Amino acid sequence: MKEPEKPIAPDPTPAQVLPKNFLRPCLLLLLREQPAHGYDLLERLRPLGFNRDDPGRLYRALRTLETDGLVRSVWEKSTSGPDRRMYELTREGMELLHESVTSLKATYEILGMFLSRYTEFVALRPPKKSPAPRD
Amino acid sequence: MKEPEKPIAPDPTPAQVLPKNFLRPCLLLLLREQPAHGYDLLERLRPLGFNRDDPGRLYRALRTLETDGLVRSVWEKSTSGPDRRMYELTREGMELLHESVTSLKATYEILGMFLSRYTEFVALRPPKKSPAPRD
DNA sequence: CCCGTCTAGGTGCGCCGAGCATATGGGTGC
DNA sequence: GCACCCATATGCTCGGCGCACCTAGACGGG
Repeated sequence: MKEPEKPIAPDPTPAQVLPKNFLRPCLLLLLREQPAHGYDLLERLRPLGFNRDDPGRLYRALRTLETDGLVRSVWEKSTSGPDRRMYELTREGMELLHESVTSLKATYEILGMFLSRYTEFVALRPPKKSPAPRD
Repeated sequence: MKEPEKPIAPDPTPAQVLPKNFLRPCLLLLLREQPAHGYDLLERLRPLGFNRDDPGRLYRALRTLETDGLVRSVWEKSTSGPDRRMYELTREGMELLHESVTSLKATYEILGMFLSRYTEFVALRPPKKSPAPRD
């Protein structure tokens, strides 16, 4: 058996697990910072943890945001390349962004509590030959 | 029609959206701190953001953890009340907890970035009669 | 004795987010 | 003509999650 291509080290970053619908607030934030089209958002999403290349998900999320009235879009003719659908935030979108932030702050604090509880515990009990739970 | 009981103010906390499989690492952490049975874990989960009463989910998660070899359980006879299934962590479980923490740290940082980016932006652009996006 | 309540553990089921593959089509350069 | 980039999508499957519901022992009151 021969490995077809080396998929070695597919994620140098430890593959964060993002909150459930994190894409939505991220898009709202990016669009609040600056209106954009999908392909552009795909790039600007990277520093927010979306390293994986999944345009399909992005475009679906944008359409859903639009049917929910949180963003609105217009087609923009392009001389060099395909037309692009430009998105911008609605007032509803801004409001929901604000609510999302409130919610995500709570998430942030819970995560902080989890992490501090973990580090606190391992500080009390350094893993040098602990009572050795046998499996 | 008469309200049977006041369900007023169902969530004083703004209903945080937790990361995808957050229950798993939480259970691993709690069991690392101290072995316990399901019903007990249900209580100890509350400060970690699981305010909603969903025993089914918990027990399912525990069974899954066990089939994955991350915890092990024994039945414990009880004189006062039903028997209880006591869970404790395996070595694999501890290792996976450690990995989960690494991953969740990344999540934590990303969330922090999102939140600081939001607050930074609203600081630059206080919402007093902004250019008024019309819907 | 029956019944409600608390403790403890568990199943069924449908929805929807997430991941992955695949399709379409215009523009540019070889 | 063909490969490649840009740009926008659709199809499909899987699993987490939420909600409802079920079983059963112990205990106390009417």
